[in-house]
Amino acid sequence: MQSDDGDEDTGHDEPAPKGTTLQERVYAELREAIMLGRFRPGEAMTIRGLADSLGTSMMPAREALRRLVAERALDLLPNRRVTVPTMTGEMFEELTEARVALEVLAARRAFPATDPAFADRLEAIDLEQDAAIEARDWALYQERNRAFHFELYERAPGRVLMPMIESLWLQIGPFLYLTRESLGRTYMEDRHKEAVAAIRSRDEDALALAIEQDIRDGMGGLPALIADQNAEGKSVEAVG
Amino acid sequence: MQSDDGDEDTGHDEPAPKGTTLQERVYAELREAIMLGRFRPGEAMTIRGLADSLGTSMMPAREALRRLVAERALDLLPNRRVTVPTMTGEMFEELTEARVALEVLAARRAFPATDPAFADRLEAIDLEQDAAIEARDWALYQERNRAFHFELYERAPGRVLMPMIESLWLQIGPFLYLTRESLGRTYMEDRHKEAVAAIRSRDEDALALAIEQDIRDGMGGLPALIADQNAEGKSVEAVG
DNA sequence: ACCGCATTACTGTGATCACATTGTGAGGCG
DNA sequence: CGCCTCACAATGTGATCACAGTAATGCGGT
Repeated sequence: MQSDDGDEDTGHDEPAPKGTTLQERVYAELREAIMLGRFRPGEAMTIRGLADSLGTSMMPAREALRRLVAERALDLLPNRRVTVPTMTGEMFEELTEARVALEVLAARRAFPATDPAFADRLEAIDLEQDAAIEARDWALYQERNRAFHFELYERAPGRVLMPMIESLWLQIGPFLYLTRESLGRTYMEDRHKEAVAAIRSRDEDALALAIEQDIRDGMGGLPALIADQNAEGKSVEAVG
Repeated sequence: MQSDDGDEDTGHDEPAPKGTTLQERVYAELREAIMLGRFRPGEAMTIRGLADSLGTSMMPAREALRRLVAERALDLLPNRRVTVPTMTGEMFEELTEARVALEVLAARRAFPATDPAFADRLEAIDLEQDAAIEARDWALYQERNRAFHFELYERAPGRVLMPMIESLWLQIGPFLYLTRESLGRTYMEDRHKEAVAAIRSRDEDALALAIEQDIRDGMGGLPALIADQNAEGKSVEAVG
């Protein structure tokens, strides 16, 4: 598990650290895992442990962790310990409001750059999302949902809004895995179709409304699940 | 610890790294300098240079720089070079919209936690700001303006909105120094008084409107100044 | 058997070194 | 005289080591 022979990493399929730094690969991998809910909230992450599990030295793991802390994806306890944030109902509500404020703004800014062709592409993504629901493929469903939103927001140029929105999604990520069982009952795809229709009919306000309601619908059921998880997890991680 | 004479840094007066890490001191110092506009946009910052100027090793400087990059306070060029961001009119407009969206939301969330006593404190800050204008003390003026806003926003609990707002202020910081000469013509203190009045009359919408207009007023004149600075700076930093 | 304390293992922080890449300058060739 | 090329300096990245604080553990005392 050591990097003695150069750029080959053990057990993975990344071809080469060419053009990208090792730290960035670690960061990307961690970021993905966090967004997919691979880590349990409250779980502690150590520099050496992460470095070992990825076959690198401490340095890349260290910088990746600190970067994710700076982006609020991970929590830095006063003990200098880095953990996956534990979500509370209030924080989730705050994240929802922030998402609405920023993503509605991003959608409005993207609106002038949309056209029928783009609406088609968005619709295609939404159809794939519907298919993911049919197939009960939760990971694909999340991925396509993310693609739908970001494809829209990226339509507007600028490097201010997108990083902040990504940070919000990153903060929500660790708790999104709680929605796995409730996949069937989701009805937010309606909002996506409303958004596409709004683009086609050149109605910016309707687009903004669709995005806002999509966010609120999707986030609405989470606090209860968080309460559940906190209640059931109390016996397990009460040690911390 | 062998930087000639131990843990003393050269030329500064920080007493001791007690309770706080060295990296955090470097970060705080850099952050303050950026907010105060001590660095010229486009200026490159090297790890070793920063480390030397602060009398530390590369490591704290390195992590502080990367953290500020993660917070969008500094720019990471594809050359892996860290520079003070160069602002464009479009980006400034984007920052303004993001500020309005987030800070209005923060003000609304803070509103229920406000009372007459808090309004008095806010008014006191605003009076100090007025005094700073009279005294032509630009630095104090900026500091009191920041205090006014953050005092209000911090009234609401939560750890989501504040870091994002701070990041926005950090991104604006490097260009705020352009407003030094135009201090006398500012009229945004009216908005602050409107905000205080809105709190006293328990009018949340009026508070939100006052904050929004305060932001727009304060940011409105900047793009022209940015254009000026770009035009005059072209002969100097055209080398980049 | 339980509680208090000292020892041990572990973690983050800071420093130093080695290397690859990039930027810069001088010198040679057309 | 201008452009290209090569060498040198500087920078970021990654690795390793040393130290300090903290949590976990084992031991002895009551």
